[in-house]
Amino acid sequence: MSDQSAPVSLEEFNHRLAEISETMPKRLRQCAEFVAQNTDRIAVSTVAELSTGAGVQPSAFMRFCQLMGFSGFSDMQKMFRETYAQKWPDYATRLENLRATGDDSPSALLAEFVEAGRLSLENLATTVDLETLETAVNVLAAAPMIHVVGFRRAFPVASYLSYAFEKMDIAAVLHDGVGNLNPRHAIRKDDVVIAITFAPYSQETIDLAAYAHAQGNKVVAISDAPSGPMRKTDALMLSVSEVDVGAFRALSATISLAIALAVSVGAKRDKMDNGK
Amino acid sequence: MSDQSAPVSLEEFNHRLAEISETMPKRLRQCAEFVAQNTDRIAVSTVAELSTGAGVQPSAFMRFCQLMGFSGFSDMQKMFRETYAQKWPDYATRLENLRATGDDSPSALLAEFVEAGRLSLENLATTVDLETLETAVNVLAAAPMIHVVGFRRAFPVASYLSYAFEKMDIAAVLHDGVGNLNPRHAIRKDDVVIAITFAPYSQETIDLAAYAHAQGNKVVAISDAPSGPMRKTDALMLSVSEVDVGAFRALSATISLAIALAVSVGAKRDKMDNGK
DNA sequence: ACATTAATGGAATAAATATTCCATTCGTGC
DNA sequence: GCACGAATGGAATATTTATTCCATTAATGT
Repeated sequence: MSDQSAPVSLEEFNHRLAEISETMPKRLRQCAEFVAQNTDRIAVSTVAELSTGAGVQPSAFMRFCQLMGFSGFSDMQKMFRETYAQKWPDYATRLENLRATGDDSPSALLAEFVEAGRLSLENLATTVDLETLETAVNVLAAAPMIHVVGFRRAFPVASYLSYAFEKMDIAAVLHDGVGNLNPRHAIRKDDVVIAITFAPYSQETIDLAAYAHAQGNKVVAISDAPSGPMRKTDALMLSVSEVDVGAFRALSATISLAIALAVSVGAKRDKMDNGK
Repeated sequence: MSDQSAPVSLEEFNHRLAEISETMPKRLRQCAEFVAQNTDRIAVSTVAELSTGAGVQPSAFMRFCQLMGFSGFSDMQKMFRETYAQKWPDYATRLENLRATGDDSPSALLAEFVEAGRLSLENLATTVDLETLETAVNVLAAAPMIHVVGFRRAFPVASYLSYAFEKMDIAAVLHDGVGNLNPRHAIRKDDVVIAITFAPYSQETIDLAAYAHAQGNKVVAISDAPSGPMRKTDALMLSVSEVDVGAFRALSATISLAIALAVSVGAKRDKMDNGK
């Protein structure tokens, strides 16, 4: 069975599908049509499900897979699962290789970070939860004061947010932990907290968010997993997954999201001010 | 096993995960962490894949599923497969969608920043002066102490550099201007200063760099134009041009350069330590 | 209308995968 | 240091799912 040309990408798959579906016998064409209409289900369905969906026998569906150039259904499904799970390069081992070959030159490292940043940004564009983002903007635009908190590697993001707010004349304070003063009582009614934290989640950030939540304040969270410890604070969760290079990440996606959030809040406030 | 409360939505799932992951024994917590970080893979993976990903035995992963309230892995996976919707058209079309939502809607702004970030990164890769970068790494690797300074929008970069150095056990201090103490006398013989500043260049940063230069200390500068005021300090000048969105920029390129610099210094030091 | 080839359905088989069970280890309180 | 229960690893088993095979049916050309 000629699998000399098994498609390796969605484009190739679609191309091939269009190409051969013309010349197919009845049942196989049913498969083609159903698949064209339900491409996204392939990754998470069984042959049985798909074949009944297409109104054919499992064996017919198998033949269809083979006509498409795959060795069988599993082979075809593998392609879809891989493209879905968009597997990120494993930079940890890639770095090892660089090191092994002696090429951990600054330029090689820079190239890795640039590439990682590019991937993270692309990923951000396709996975961000627009609804939550919009809600967060509205909530922040209505807040009399915004409190920003983030430590360790989240601190650059927190400080950039503060800078942006300050530049747009928006009342915001950065809880930076200087002098361990923890001015949590500065959080007053209707104020909103933006908490930024990544695994391993820093306790101070979680504590502040929890405190705010307990006081009845809204919390916007920027984190790397939708089910981190912030979940318990009922936060508006904006999750960004960033590609790591070894033990570090370039923060490109996180900072982009943060600045877009800040500028959106600024724009929203302008609109509100002009409106009245 | 009590599946009296099997989550039926991602929301519920995340909530439950955050709730119980605290009180879990070691292996099960590994599962929880891995799942939190890779929620999207559940729908398209097998127990074997996920459990090795989490570094546990399949049986441990099964127990995790049951703790989450499902009768087993298949049950849990079913939930994810049902709520699965293909969310990955390619980057270009997705960006179009984001943009199409209206001018200063959060998503349109996000799209701008993402695109700006990508352009900046691309630009960085082709314009950075590798020779200077290499020299800067050597100089920094040899420094007994590294002083980092950067204010306003350069501050996030400065703080991230400090974080990276600290994580790699490299002696570094962040001159953050707290209390206006300006501990310039902390800069001792052979120490190196990393000064980060963008137009309009902040005076404090320039002053510190000039002071260090006058004392005979080397200066590494990260800036947005090769001919800025840092020129006068004979600094090793790493210039990055970042694409602006309105009055803001995403800092992707600058941060990538900075982290690559820091990690390179770390790698270099490791090599030197092993060498002797 | 017949012979020949292609297409199909369905059940049998093979392979992959989930799940359970139990022996062993680890941690904890006495 | 011992006894107890909880947690864990790993292999044995059950279940699901893919795949093959072949008898049957439909299509095609002469």
